[in-house]
Amino acid sequence: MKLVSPGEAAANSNDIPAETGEEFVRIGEMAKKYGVTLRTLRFYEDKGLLNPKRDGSTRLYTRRDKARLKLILLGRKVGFSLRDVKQMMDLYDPTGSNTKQLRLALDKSEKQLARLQKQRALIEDAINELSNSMTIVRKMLSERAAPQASAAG
Amino acid sequence: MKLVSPGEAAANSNDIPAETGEEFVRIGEMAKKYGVTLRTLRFYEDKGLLNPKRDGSTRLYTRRDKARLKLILLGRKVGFSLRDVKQMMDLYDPTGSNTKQLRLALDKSEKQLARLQKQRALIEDAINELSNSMTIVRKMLSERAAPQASAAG
DNA sequence: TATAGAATTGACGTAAACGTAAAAGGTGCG
DNA sequence: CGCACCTTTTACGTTTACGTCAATTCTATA
Repeated sequence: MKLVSPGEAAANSNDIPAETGEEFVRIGEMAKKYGVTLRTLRFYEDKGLLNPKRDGSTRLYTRRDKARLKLILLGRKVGFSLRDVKQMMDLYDPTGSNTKQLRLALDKSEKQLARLQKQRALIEDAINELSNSMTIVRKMLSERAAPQASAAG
Repeated sequence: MKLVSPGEAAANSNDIPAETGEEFVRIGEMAKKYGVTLRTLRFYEDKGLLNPKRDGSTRLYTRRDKARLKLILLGRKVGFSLRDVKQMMDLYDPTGSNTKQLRLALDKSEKQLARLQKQRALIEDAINELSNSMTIVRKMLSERAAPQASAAG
């Protein structure tokens, strides 16, 4: 099993496998590549979201892992919990049509979309309330500025 | 010190103090009135946001406490942390102009408003990404529905 | 007086997604 | 050889705003 040394990988970052069909990266590279921490990758693995191979105790990530990580990050971006992401991923079957998986994903997505829209409404509410309060405070301050210019502590 | 019995208070919910200038309510009423739990009120007190009087060990809330609670709830609604709320409230001085308090509140509000707007942007981003994904998934499902109508598990 | 309904303090639990040591093993390089 | 650097596992810490007992006491009412 041949790996890429840190130096090589840094210089040769065009991911074209020379001859072998598998390209492995260790955790440090993986983390850098996707802007996550080592802790995060180990955490995802601990939660069953990733399953890198091992060379002894060293984790080796393949492009399969990369694809999965991308999905995880997309999921997190749109607000899914890791549990949700796992549920959806667990249904993936490379030999099937994955209809079940897609349906679940769609179902969860609809719910998540609703949550997001509700959140947006709440935030807009908050923005309005806050803006109103600010207007009032500004008025109070300007009224208070005229009467007495000193001892404002 | 005369209090209002639960029965009386329930029946006589028009908050007009008969003769005395002070009206006390206990924690249960206070909670019901503002839609919070007992735990919440105790928690706020523990954090120094409320300071009800005591009759022995029983908490007695006055309208001052009610005013403060209203402010707390407004603060939470617009996304301030309890710490922020406390900082602002701690500056309140009934004998002064409260310029300092108002300035702090305005300052914090501006920052909070910025945060809220950023959040809204993030959520809208998420909504868009999610919608796109959903469109794709729907396509995949519809493509997959035609070829084979059976064994979709 | 018995009993139900409030109230008290204390303290651990929760949720999510990691952060942050700590202690130790492996590896390439000069 | 020895140092620097990467990696490993284990496990407690962080954050916020409470929830949820538990054990006890107080009060009102029938």
